[in-house]
Amino acid sequence: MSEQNFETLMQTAYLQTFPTQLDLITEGDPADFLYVVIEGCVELYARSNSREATMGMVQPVGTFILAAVLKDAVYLMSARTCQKSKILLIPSDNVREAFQADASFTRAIVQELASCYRGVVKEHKNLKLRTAVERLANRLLRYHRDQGANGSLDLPYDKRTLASLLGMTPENLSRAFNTLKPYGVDVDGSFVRLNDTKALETLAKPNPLIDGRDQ
Amino acid sequence: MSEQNFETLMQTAYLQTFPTQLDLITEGDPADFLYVVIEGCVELYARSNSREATMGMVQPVGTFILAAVLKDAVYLMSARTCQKSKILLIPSDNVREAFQADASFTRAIVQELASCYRGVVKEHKNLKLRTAVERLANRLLRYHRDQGANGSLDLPYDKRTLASLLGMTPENLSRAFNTLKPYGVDVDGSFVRLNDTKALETLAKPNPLIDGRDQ
DNA sequence: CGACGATTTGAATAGGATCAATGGGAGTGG
DNA sequence: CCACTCCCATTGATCCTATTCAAATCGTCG
Repeated sequence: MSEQNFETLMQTAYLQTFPTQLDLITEGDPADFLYVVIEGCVELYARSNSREATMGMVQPVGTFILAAVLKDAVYLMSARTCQKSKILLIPSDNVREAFQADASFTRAIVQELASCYRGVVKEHKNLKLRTAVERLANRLLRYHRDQGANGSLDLPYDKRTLASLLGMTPENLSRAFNTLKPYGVDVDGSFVRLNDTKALETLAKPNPLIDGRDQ
Repeated sequence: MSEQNFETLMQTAYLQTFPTQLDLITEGDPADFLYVVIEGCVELYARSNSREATMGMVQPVGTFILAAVLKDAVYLMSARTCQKSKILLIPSDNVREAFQADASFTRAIVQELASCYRGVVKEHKNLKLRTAVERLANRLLRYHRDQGANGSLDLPYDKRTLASLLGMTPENLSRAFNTLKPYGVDVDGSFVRLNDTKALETLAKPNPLIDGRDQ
């Protein structure tokens, strides 16, 4: 977008640092701000009845609840930091203003929104088409790839969060790791060694239309 | 959008009628067209390993695979008609062109995309936060509301499709209907009578952030 | 060292899936 | 108009996956 429009927009924004485990937004509230994660990590989650589920994780540089802002609607998800995080808050009104005023910004927003959409669709396919063990296996392969594919990886979140993200209980995640041991998966805390990626891939059957970085 | 831009765009489009159960697109293919359902009904589904899952249903007037078109990427879902359907096909290039050229069109597209996004998020919450019986109960209440809330409703698709949409097997759907019988749910083919919506709502605990028409 | 939370393990249960078999229309052809 | 066939839906039985509840273990931080 134009330098000038960018400056105007940024003057309305707040850059804040939040401690870990702080609630940023609650589902059902009106979308007052667009959030951009600059540093740290944010967990998107949802509640219903008395259950809670992690919907996704946002890492730098990523936005969340863009759709609610554009539609001037209420948030569908809650969000909380899962690390000390630096976050940019842009008032919704100003986002929509810039959206009207600057065609380049519009295009960028649409690309981001389309990417978010495809991300959720992939997550939904993941959940509907795979068992818990398959989801874990594919997730490990993804982290492995994203961290350089050197035979080991670090789990980016604690196991409780990872379990919820994968749609299972912590107990079940623990058992899923045991199930994967014969496929060369050795776990030590948050450090995971993949001793037989071939075997793991045979089990996981990764699919670029679910696990792909983008496209 | 402007009358003129609309005419230009429509001149590139094809309006076609397809028979039922015809495959329109296949996941993984490049997004050559944007699809708009004018009449009939289209099922979005996905495959992986040897499993298949219904991802959503599109009814008039609705679009599908908008995100793939805007990103010039491959389809993440397949689509097939589930009735004889009249469908508008607009070449992706022309959609993107109009998207650049006409600000009103851009806004409309963004609203549609944001709505689709929120739709998938709701579906995802539905699946992660509810049991199969709860999903069925809430779906029945939704159809009931959308069809006038007069104590009965018609299932809009066959039960096999409904089951897949709700993330269960046909057998399990059949049993879920039996589970709901004590809550006043009487099924006769595709006709369903709700004799005790209060009781059904107590069980279903509908949530506007999952089942809401929009917002 | 002690306490707390996170993780793991075990046992029992529940929810759903699978396999097999039966019933029930809708459509077809005689 | 009726018999036949096919596919969908239902039911039963069993198996498997995943959740729940309980307890033990591990690690980390004061």
